Amino acid sequence: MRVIFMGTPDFAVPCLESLIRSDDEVVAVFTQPDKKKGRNYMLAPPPIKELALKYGIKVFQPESLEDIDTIKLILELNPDLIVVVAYGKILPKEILNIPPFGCVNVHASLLPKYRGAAPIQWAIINGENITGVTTMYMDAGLDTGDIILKSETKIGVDETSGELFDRLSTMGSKLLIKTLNVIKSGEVKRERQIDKYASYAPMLDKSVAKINWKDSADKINNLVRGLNPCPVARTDINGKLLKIYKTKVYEPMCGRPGEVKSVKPLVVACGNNSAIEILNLQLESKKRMSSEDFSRGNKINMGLILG
RNA sequence: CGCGGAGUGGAGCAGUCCGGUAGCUCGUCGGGCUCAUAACCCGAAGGUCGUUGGUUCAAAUCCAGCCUCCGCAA
Repeated sequence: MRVIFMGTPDFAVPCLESLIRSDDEVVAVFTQPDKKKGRNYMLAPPPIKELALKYGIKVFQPESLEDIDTIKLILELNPDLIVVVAYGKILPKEILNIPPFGCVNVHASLLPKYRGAAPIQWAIINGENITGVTTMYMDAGLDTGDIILKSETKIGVDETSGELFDRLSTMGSKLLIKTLNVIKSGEVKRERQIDKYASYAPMLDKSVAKINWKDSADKINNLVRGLNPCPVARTDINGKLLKIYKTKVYEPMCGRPGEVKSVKPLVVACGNNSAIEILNLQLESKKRMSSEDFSRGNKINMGLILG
């Protein structure tokens, strides 16, 4: 089959790799335009673009898919199927209707739960035990299309978003290939999503990254896991930004939320008489380090209030 | 040329403004105390202060360039 692949970040990379290795022909790759990033506003190409170029596949980076020229372009490419993985743009109906075998999406949750941009992080932040990947036929809604296949996995108690991200992206690539085989065999089953079980996983913004020390230690621990490695849970220490990468729920004790109860180990009081141990952190301008190293050079006193 | 911070023995930091003996908390090694210890006491090793050049009698410290790392913002 002639396949057009649309995707942008690292999560989509294993899927494109699998497609390239498969019998199907990737006739073109669509990805987001390069964006200015980092300290000197360097132009950074999306990971998918780099991979595609490595294999000599044509890359297109249109600003808009609504554009008449873009739609024409896709018509000319004459795809049998379009595969979309974390592309970051909505496909208009005109495009959805082009490929005879439809548009297939790989999504990093067990749909209809966690529709949207950040399903992996939100699953961990909410303390889920199980998640997975789903393939579906795309429709005009946001992750609302009919489900083709699902694959489940347990979330480890200490697992971070980054770790789960890696596992799910591999699972997703396998499920994608399986899905294409099912489609080609002509024995596809479509399962309609039940909207009343649906939930949304919106893009993470800065406000969720700020730790609320009145929350329970458990909740904060989930937040820290869910936001590692990006954008990372954060708090304020003596007016400076402190990123917190790894924590562990500590034995209950009473104290003001955010109060440093112990320096070695570094324990902070949370809401509801719970407490949390900070294992790994980073102060602004400094490197990431263990809390042990941190308290060696930075004079932290008991009773200091974070946040 | 988006804004800002940092580079000092193995680790984390102070010292830099106001140039003049390399400091702190740990770690390592040796010794002591102890039934014992990650605890305590004594001692030792280990640094061309990121790099290049400049100013100076004298530079970690002042000036200029370069390299590397990091936070913000997008």
